[in-house]
Amino acid sequence: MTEGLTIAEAAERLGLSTDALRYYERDGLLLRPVGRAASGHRRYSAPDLRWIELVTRLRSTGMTIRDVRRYADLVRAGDGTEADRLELLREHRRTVLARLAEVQDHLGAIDHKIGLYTEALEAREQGPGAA
Amino acid sequence: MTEGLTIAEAAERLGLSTDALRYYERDGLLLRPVGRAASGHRRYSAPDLRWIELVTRLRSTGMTIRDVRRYADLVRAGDGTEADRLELLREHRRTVLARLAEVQDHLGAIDHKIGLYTEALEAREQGPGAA
DNA sequence: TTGCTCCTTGGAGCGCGCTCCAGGTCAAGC
DNA sequence: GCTTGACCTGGAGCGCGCTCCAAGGAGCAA
Repeated sequence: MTEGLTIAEAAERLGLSTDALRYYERDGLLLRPVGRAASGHRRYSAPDLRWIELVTRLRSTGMTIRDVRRYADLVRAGDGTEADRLELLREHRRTVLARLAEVQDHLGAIDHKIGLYTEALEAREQGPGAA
Repeated sequence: MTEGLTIAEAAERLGLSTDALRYYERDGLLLRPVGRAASGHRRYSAPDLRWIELVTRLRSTGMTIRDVRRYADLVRAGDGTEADRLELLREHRRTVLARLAEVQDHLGAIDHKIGLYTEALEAREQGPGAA
């Protein structure tokens, strides 16, 4: 009863490519190498999937591969690293919030431009003669 | 009275590097080549700066160089491309909003994790004997 | 046995967006 | 006249994050 998903199944479920999964493992982003079936093929367990899901959350909020690895290193080191992990996450949070604010600000300006184009085009559609 | 900022001044004001400014120009992101002083040095006019400011807004909301160039191409083409420009901006807006929502969702999960670590560390600080 | 699919590894390659560099010009100051 | 510094050009290089490839193995069906 050696359970677990194949790399293709794990990739599908996580929304990653199989190449990315192997790359993450090689690059030290996982807590430990994923288990193998007798054939040598990878088998992803539920804890593997949960961890990789966190990795994708960190990645998709803009954390670099390097920093995800730093975080994984801390978790791997075990007890006593909790304060460091927390600080890393908090620092990331600050970065993400700043980035969000910046994007929202710029998007506001772009929205304004969209409004101007929209008005101009609507005026044209109604014809120059419309009051 | 040939006015305009030097490339270093423009870079400073726009928060870009001089290399990036030259790269944008070479790559067709500007509406036209920036003017030159008699010495051959670039001089950035107010309209140049306004346009590049828009470029940085598009860039920093995640628009690719390629798409900024497409937008610049449309503006350069002049009258009759307004609908296309609008559609490009609206499409970008949709992309940015989707991305913002995704990041906020992931950030929520990370916040939750921060909360867990914080609680655990606070409990530890107060000592295991605290009721 | 052949063929097919899915997996393995190590390593090369790639698209993006700059960034850096070499070699040269020009203007100003000493 | 000479040095300094800002700028010029074309092109190479780089860090990131994958992505792709070649060569090979295991399992299963016809």
